[in-house]
Amino acid sequence: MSDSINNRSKQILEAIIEDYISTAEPIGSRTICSRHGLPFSPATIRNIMSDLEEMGFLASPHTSAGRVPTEKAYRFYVDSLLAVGGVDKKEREKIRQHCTLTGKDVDRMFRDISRTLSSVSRYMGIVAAPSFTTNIFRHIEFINLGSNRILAILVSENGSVQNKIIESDQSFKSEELIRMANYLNGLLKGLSIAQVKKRVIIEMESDKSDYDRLLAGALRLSKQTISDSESEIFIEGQVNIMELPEFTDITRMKEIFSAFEEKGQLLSLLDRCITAPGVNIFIGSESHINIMSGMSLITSTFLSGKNTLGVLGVIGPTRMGYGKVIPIVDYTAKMLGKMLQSN
Amino acid sequence: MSDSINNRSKQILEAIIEDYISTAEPIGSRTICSRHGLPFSPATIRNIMSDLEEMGFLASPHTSAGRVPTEKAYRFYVDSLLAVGGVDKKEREKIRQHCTLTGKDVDRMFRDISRTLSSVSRYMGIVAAPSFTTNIFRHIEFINLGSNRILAILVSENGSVQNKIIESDQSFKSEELIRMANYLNGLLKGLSIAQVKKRVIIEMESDKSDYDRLLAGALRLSKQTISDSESEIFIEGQVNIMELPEFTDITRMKEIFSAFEEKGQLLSLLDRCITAPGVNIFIGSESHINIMSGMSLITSTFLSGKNTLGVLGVIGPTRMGYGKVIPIVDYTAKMLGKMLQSN
DNA sequence: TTTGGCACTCAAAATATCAGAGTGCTATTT
DNA sequence: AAATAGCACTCTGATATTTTGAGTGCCAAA
Repeated sequence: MSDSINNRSKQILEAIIEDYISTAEPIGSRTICSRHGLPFSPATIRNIMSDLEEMGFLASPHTSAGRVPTEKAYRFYVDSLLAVGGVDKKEREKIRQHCTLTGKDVDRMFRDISRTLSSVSRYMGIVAAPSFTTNIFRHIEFINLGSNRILAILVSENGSVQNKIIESDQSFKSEELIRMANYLNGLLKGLSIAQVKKRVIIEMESDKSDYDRLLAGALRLSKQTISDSESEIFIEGQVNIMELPEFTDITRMKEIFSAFEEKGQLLSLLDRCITAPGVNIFIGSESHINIMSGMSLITSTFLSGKNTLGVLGVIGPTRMGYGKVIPIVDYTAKMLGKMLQSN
Repeated sequence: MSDSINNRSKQILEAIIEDYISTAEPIGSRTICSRHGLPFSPATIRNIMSDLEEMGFLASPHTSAGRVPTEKAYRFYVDSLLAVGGVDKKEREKIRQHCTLTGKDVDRMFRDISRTLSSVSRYMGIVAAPSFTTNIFRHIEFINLGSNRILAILVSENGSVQNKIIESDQSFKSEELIRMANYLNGLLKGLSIAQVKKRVIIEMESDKSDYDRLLAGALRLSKQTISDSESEIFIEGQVNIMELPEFTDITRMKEIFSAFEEKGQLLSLLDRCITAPGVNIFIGSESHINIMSGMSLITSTFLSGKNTLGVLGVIGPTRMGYGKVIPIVDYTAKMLGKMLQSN
């Protein structure tokens, strides 16, 4: 038996993976023989399976169960075997429908998209815009709430709005706040948030701010406004994964849900994705996050023009329907990008 | 045996309920006798339990299991038996800590509170601000996003911000948008959102708007901005209820989670609460929502000054620790109200 | 090299057994 | 008359046992 994977082995491996994806049950030689019209007898298939196991593509839960694909197998599958399909019409329609901003805010749209991803894929949808920093500053606004509290509203080029209530040690009149905002809007317009941060610091250190109380105040407020605020992750469709047979174990379930309530680990993973353009696939332990063992993540960055704005994707079991999900994620990211660009 | 509930029966009923709350297991006559120092023999207790069952306070899952409190029993318990305690110091501290607006937006605070409620009660926390309509208008602002899209930002008296992207059939210059906002701010300041709605309609029907393009446009935009947007419900700590023995059944679990993803039914229930001031308790089917069977909801409205702003509460199993949770909900609502008032 | 046959394995399902917690009833005590 | 001890009976949940069947590995034949 040759060490390289020959054509026949590939066929069989593919058959096993696909069967396992749809049934979640270990596949035996007979089953495979009957379900797919392969021209080999069960005995032959057994031999091949034995080889595949040796090569690390298959594993057997125990001696007399069928075999189950390993992570290596899935990896091989998505890299070499899988023919990624398109997204079918109904689903495209549905995705497009939810990629609209009219009548909602950006956050709401992200949540909608996440929900759509989950309902189309039947797994969990995820949308994150972790680094607000690449966003372009458009507008800042201060509103007096009384008792030294100021509501700061920060609008970025793509229409997303962040607001934050800040406590100021000195009080400003409403007109003063307007003038401060005007000043900042002139100063910062068109800069990325990252640049804004730098610029604010530079201005604060300049002489001007020593003389002008308002100017100094404005800079101080803007600094507080811009300071990192936790980025949101929208995870939707958690119920979907409760239906999967691999998660019947309630403690496992709980672990996963806890991790998703935390979001921290997930965020770091998504941050890694944001630097890699296009579609990314993490199979099981490839994500190096132990909570993700047994689960796969398919992501894609979405852009507004040339700026990477965030990451979206689908989380499911390792035996997920890659062929269907990959194009869904890809398509959704592109639609969302198109949407965001057109402001 | 008298038909009214005598003192002895009360004692025993209380003991059973409290035992069941902490163990979730049917209580037998012997258990109750040993665990609490009641001066009756098991046989006596059996007789009494039999009576209590007849009266509808207890039920037996089957002949040789112990007995379980019915909804009627819980209702009687919270109405007549329960001595509501206070909130202990650590928890008060924790709640107070999260009742702060500094550095976050109102939504974020609501989510924080919900999370706090869940972590303090060990059940699920819920916060909803269903009718934005009682809020007081403070400020509106339009920002041009290009290609006839306008970002509308609506700020209400308590500092909550709603933003919405609206599509306009005619395009406005940025200065025009500012003038429009100024006009509206003058016109609407201090009105409740409900009043704002009426006022806008009246103004639209007046002659003025026929002559002034901007004025008419402003009214049109404001109408779109104010149009009801889905109100958010923040439900946190869903993992907590996965730990409870009554929800080991995965299908039940799934039902509940689906219902909470939907939020619709829950919202209508909370809407009902908002009219009733103070603490409300719904035990099991009392909420008339079938998904809530086996679950109880404790809510309290929270106010900003005199205006009811929303509802918060805790969702748990019917056998929840009412004595602990009720004061928690009460205290949290009051703290939140205090917080919101002080702008 | 492929295939049919066969003994062997192992988990999951079905069945049987058992212990224990609980009840209801009756007779007895207070 | 109310409270209690005693006792037979019931039912579930836990544990042990058996059965079943899908699957493997290997050998010998095609």
